[in-house]
Amino acid sequence: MKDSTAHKVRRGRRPGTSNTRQAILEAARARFANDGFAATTIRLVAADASVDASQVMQFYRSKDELFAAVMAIPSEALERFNTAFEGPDDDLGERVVRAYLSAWEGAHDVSEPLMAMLRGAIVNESAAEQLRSFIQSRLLEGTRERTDTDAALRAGIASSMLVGVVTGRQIIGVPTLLAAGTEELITVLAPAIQQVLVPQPPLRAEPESHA
Amino acid sequence: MKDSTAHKVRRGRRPGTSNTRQAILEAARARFANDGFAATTIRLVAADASVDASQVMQFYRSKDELFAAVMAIPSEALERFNTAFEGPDDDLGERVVRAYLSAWEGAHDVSEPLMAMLRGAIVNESAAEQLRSFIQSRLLEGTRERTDTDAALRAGIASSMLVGVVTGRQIIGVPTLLAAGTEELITVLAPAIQQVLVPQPPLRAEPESHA
DNA sequence: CCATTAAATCAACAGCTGTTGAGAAAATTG
DNA sequence: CAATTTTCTCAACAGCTGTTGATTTAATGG
Repeated sequence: MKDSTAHKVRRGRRPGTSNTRQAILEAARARFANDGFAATTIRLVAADASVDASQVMQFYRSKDELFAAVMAIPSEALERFNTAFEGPDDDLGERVVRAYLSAWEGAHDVSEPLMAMLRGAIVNESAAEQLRSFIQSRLLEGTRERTDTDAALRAGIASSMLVGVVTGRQIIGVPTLLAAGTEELITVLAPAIQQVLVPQPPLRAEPESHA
Repeated sequence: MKDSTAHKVRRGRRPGTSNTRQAILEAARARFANDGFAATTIRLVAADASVDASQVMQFYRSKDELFAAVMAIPSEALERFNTAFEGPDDDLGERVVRAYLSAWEGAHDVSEPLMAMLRGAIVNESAAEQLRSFIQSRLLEGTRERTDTDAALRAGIASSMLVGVVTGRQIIGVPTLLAAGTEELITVLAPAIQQVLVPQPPLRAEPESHA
C-alpha cells in the first residue's frame, strides 16, 4: 500500500449539495399515493420536481427503486402502532382504531407513503410483500401471547378490516364513510375491533362440554 | 310507408355465430381480476382468447369499454346479498359474512368480476364509481330502517371491513389470513360484523347515567 | 488555473401501448 | 352462382414508456 495517513482528502463537489433528491422523492411519493404505480411516470415525477427525467434515473436507478424508496415508511408512523398496545385490554380496540386512522389519514408526509404502499400493493408484487410484512409485524407485536395461538389471525383480521375501511374512505370514496366524522367512525369501529382482538367471554351457552 | 310485411329479410352472416365474443370477455375478466387494469393489455387478452387484437377492438370498441363489460356483475352474485338479510337479527353477522365470502371467494365466474372490480377501483375511476354504488346499495337494502339513521354508516363500515379482509387474503396475500380456513375466519368475523350491524346493548356498566 | 467529483441537461434508443384501416374468409340469402 | 353481412387476419401508425449515453455546468480543493 501507499501512504495511509490522510492522503485522499475528498476533492471535488460534495454529493447532496442540492435538495433535488428530496424534491424528487416527495414528488414521487405524492404521485404514487394519488395516481398509483402504473399511472406514475418518471417524466411526471421529474416535471413535478422541476427536474429532467434522467436526473430521476441517476439518483434512483429505476422506477422500481424509486418506488422502493417511497415505500420506506417514516418511523413516526410505525412508532404509533407500538405504543397503541401498551395498557389495559379494556379499550384496546379504540386505541388500535385511533392509531390506524391517524396513521392513514394524518399529515401527508405520514399517510402518503402508506397510501402509496396500499395502492401499489394492488399492482406491484414487491409492494404487496412489504405491505404484507407491515401488517403482519405491527399488530402481531401487540397481541403476542395475549389470548392464544390464533392471536396472529385475529391481529391480521383486525388489520385488514381497518385497512378496508381506510380504503373505502380514501380510495374508493364510499359516500357514507366520507360523510361520517372520525369520531363517529371510531364509535362504530372500536367495539368491533375490540371484539376481534379480545374475544368476549361466551355470553350465552357455549357448546363446549360435549364432543 | 312502404310494404310492411317482410320486405327486408336480413341477408348475410348473422352476428354472434361464434363464441369469440364470449371467449374475449372471459379472458379479459381473468386478466383484469388477476393482473389489474394497467397490466392487462389488449394483446394479452386477445392471445388468451386465441384471437387477433383488432378483433377485441371490433367487439368492444376500446379498452375502457371492455373493462366496463367485465364490470357487469352477474346477477347471481347480487342475489345472494339480498337473501342474506332475511331472517332474525341474532345471526345477521354470520349470514352477511358468509354471503360476502362466498361471493368473493366462490366460483371463478362469480368472484372474478368482483375481483376485477376491486382491483380496477384502485386505478380506474369508473370502476371505483361502480364499486362505490355496489357497496352502497347492497348492504343498505338489508339494514334499511333497522336500527336508526346511522344504519347506512354501519352497513358501509361492515362492507368495507369485509372487503378489506378479502383484499388481505386474495390480493395482498397476508399469510395469516391465507392459513386460516374459511370457517375459522367466520368464527372471528361474524361477531365483529354482528357488533357493527346490530350494536350490542351495553354488556357492562354504561357511563350513560351521568354527564 | 487545473483537477476532480457530482449535479444537471439534451437527445435519442428500443419496446410496448391502444388503435386504425384494408382486406380476406366465412356464413347466410336470393 | 352473386350479394350481403359479419368475423377474422395482417400490417402499420403515432404516442408514450423506462432507460441510456454524451455532454455541460456547478461546486470543491490543490
